[in-house]
Amino acid sequence: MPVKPMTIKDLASFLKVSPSTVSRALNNHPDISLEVRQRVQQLAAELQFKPNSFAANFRKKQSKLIAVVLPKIYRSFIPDVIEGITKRLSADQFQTLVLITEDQLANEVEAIKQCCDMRVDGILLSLSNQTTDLQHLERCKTMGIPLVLFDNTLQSDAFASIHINDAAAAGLCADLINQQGSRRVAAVFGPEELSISQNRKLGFFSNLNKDIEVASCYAKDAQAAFRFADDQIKKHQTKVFFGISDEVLLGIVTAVKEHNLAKETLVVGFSDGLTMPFLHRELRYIFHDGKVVGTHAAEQILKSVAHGVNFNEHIEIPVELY
Amino acid sequence: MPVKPMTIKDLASFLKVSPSTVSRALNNHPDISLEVRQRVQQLAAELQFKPNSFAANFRKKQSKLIAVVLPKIYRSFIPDVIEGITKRLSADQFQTLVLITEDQLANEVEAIKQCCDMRVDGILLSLSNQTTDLQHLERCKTMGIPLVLFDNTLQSDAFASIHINDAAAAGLCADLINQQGSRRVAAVFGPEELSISQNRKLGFFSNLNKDIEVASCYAKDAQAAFRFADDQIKKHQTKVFFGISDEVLLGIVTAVKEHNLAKETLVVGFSDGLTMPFLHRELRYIFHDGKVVGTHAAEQILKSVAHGVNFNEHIEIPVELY
DNA sequence: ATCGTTTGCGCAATCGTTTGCAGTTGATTT
DNA sequence: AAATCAACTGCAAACGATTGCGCAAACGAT
Repeated sequence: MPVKPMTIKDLASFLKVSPSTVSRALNNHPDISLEVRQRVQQLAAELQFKPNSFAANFRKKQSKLIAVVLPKIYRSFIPDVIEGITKRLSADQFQTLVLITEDQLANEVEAIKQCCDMRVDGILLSLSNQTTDLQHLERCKTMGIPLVLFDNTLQSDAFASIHINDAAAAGLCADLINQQGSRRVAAVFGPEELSISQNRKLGFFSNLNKDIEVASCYAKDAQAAFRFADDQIKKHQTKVFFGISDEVLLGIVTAVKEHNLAKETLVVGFSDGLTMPFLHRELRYIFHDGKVVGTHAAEQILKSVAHGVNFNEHIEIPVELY
Repeated sequence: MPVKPMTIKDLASFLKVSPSTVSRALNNHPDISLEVRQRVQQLAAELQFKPNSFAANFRKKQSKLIAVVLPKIYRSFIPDVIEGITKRLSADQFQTLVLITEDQLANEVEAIKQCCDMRVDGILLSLSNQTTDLQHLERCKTMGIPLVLFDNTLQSDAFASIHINDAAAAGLCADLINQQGSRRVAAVFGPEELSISQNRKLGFFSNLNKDIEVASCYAKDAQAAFRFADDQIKKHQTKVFFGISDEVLLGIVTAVKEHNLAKETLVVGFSDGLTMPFLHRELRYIFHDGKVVGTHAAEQILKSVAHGVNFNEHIEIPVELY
């Protein structure tokens, strides 16, 4: 039998002050004398009293909720992103809502609508790979809900975006390959429609020596990457591989190992630094640190929420090759 | 410049009816004639109008929020659990809040407190491995917030719990090992304090032939499991391994492969069926399906929320050996 | 024509906190 | 001593949707 919860009024009548005083005291309003403030706060602490957040939210028109909308909780990177976000947000007493779009534009549209309807204070969005424009985000603007794009984004002058310096990072990989001296490389990229893939591909090719022969493919899982790598090894004895994600690196490394070429092969790519470097100690990789990306994203949305505006900065987090 | 949002009153005065009628119409209250109901709903749809959820929540004392409190977003299993939960919850217009405890009891206590303070409608909790009793959940009971334990739980007659039939599943693994005929097995279990580990260990040993020699250890990451497995192979030429999670299976399989014993070794354990079976095609595993666990957990909390009570059922989801 | 019943809608209170404004007190200034 | 001022505190009106209750019209039965 749940007991009817205490209210500010109860506290007020017990302390022989008015509800407004209690409210202000709890919010550390300077109008209230230190003495009263402490008396109120102490009793509140003793009774574990917390003002009804429904009423407070209603009155203050804020939910203390940030929504994270993303295609899928992939095995690598995304878990860390979420952890980074929740950790940073909770430091400012914000809570994290997770909505998953399964890479369907329709779900993304619906998710954004939901966020607006429930009046979250801000939105962190990683686009589905079906998304080609941002018009479904108009509603956020008209409702004044700040939004920050992260990871998979589209350039926009209306919203901020956060990701690592993908092009530069991929460039570092290319540099390493140049330096290694082989005349042939096999590269596995991601879906063309993803901004991330594009940037990495661009950065990769812009740095790669033009006289290196490149076989490339697109794959999104280990299986596909494995088949490609296996094929390349058989046909061309390829000894240098580039992989855009942990998923495809897994396929590549597996193929390399099956051919017993681990020692003599260079595999380089983007990894979250957990499974893959363990699996293949020789792996060279760009450490794609989800926690950092998540933290920055949270930081940015908090800034926007605090100021009630969308800054349209495009932040590139520098990363290194390990 | 965000525009001031419409209210039920605006809609009402435009339609020349009272606010109460609009409210009832939008909620499909039978008191309102079909004709009026449709007129209201149609206009609302056209204007994309949705009643202010702050006010509605306040009045109805419900947040439409379910909190998921868990130690960490591990690479395997947990992502699927979250997806399962969000998907099932969103079907009933509930949203999912994620709070991470980092396996710290203090964080768990704080998280539960937050959930109560913000008046979520229900809580799904996977315990930290520091948690040995459930007294910090008292607050939920007194506030009437239903709570369901999942994955890592403690037996309790106050709350429901959801997990796979760990003991039986581990028993299946033992059966397989018996059948294989080897006289020696190396087993990697999880932390003793986790209910999951305990159950799996119990189930494993209760089915395993008593004349099989067992070397066992506790490990929580691939590195530690690798060292153990490597050592066992060197010392005893062990050809049968049991691993309690994807993390440790990774270590075991890596060791086995390094010794070139993939073909002649039996590795069996619990996996989410993604990375590990790809990495080691001969792997025999209990498919630890996060999506199913998540869905059941969501189902259960929804039931509790609907009835406003904690059912203290302890659900075991049956799984198979692949 | 009269008297219940239903059907459909509006009135007004309510949820609990916040906050603009006004009032009280005592201290300081003129 | 009157006036000014600062420092606190309380009053009461929001915020916007929901809902118990009451009332009128419409209906059917006697």
